[in-house]
Amino acid sequence: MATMNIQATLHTIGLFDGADAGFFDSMAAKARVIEAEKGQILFIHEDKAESFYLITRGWIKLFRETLDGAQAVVDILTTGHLFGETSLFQDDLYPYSAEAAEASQIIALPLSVLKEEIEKNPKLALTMLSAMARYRKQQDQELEHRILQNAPQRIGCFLLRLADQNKSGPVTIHLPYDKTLVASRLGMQPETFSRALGKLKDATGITVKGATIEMDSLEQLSQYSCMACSSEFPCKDLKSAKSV
Amino acid sequence: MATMNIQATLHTIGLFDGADAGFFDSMAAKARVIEAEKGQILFIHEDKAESFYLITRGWIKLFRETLDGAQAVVDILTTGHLFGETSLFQDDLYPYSAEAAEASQIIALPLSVLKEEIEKNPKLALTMLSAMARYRKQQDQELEHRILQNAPQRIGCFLLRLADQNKSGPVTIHLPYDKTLVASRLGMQPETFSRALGKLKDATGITVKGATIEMDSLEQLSQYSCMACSSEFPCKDLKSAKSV
DNA sequence: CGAGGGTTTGAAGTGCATCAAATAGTGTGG
DNA sequence: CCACACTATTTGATGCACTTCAAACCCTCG
Repeated sequence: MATMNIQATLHTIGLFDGADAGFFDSMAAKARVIEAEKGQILFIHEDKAESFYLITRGWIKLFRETLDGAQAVVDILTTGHLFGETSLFQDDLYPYSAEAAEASQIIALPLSVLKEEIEKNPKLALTMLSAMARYRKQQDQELEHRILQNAPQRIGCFLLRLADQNKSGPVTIHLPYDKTLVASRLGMQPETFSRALGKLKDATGITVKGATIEMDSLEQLSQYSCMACSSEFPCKDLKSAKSV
Repeated sequence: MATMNIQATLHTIGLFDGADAGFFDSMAAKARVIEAEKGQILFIHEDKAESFYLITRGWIKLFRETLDGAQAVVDILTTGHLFGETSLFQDDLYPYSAEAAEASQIIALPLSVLKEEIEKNPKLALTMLSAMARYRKQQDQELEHRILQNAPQRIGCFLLRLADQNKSGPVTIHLPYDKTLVASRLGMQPETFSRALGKLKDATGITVKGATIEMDSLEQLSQYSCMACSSEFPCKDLKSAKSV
């Protein structure tokens, strides 16, 4: 798909529901498709923000770095997710850095056009508010998990959110990216991840084969992980917070 | 001030800039002043949200609790701060519990009136968006601090945000509430707080006497704490995020 | 003065990080 | 199809930071 239909892609973004045709026109006109190779940096924390991004293929890692070199992974997003759009209300500076975790395709879109549309279209402003609220809830949850859950519990919680939580009976889950990256996403070292996954296996009876994890039912996991969380088990809504 | 002027108080809230007179009227008409004693619970996580709150005196602790009893303090707010207002876009459920950390006075305001106003007044929606974005940045920062800063650094960072960061020369800081509460706010045990404050003293040369902390200049602290943070030293904007 | 909360100090335990090294997996060129 | 190179993952040993449990200390206030 060398020449993808950008307009059609833009119409799939929930955030843009209720925007008018002119908006999609100028958005598409100024859109820029980027083929990013693994490790490519898209922007750096506190860069001046002129674009926001839609992922159309691959995985993008959002992170921050301290003066002394430590790194905190904010999130790892894939196809259909937006990022960088909240800079609109944030001094126009990116609140994190973005790097392609693998070869990826993304579309850069102008923040200016989005800003205009939000200012003149109340519907969009409301949609954006909901999106921000959802994102906020997600962040709250993330913070809580880092504080209250130990390493094995965080892994269990991560797996639960990869699965269809309404399904009962046997479940198979595939890790979406390599274990080192999952570890960083969960705020732990690869070695800790490996050992913690072992503990989780012992504690819940799940089966681990490479990147594939199987269990008789999700309950094994939820009982173990959700114990140390303030939300009750089906917490699916957190995962589906796309395009925020 | 047994009979405070609620309307006047409402006009001081930045979030309401640009709302019309009718809004303030119905807001004030349905407002309810609450005298909360220390330890009083205002609402519980996932309660149905019908009000949001403005603090007019005292300190309010926002927190979540897990099934197994552990507690994560989200924030501790004082006079002039709003809380509970983002439930508007969140299934109408409170995202945390709220408790008076000491005897406090707060005003309960109807979410319904705010919702109506936001839907018909684009200006308010935009203000709310900015507020949410600011809050989000604050949360991002919080998460990062918990991950990348150790206990003494987190205390140093907390002190920096209590001070006027533009001031050079000697500085005196008073802890706003008791040390146990500060500890929980920073996600550590009281014992850890005590020992970490000792380490901070040794490392930076600050002077600690009870709840009073003195130093020759803020630089001593910023050098020590901001090393493990992705933001540069004057990070004042985070503290001033009132009324979000 | 004495009770009770807040604060500090000591001793021991836990969880995760770090450093080091072995092992498993994957893609490459021969 | 095999051997090599390189990376991902696991395992072991050790250290540090924070927690936990216990007890002392301090300060305020009745």
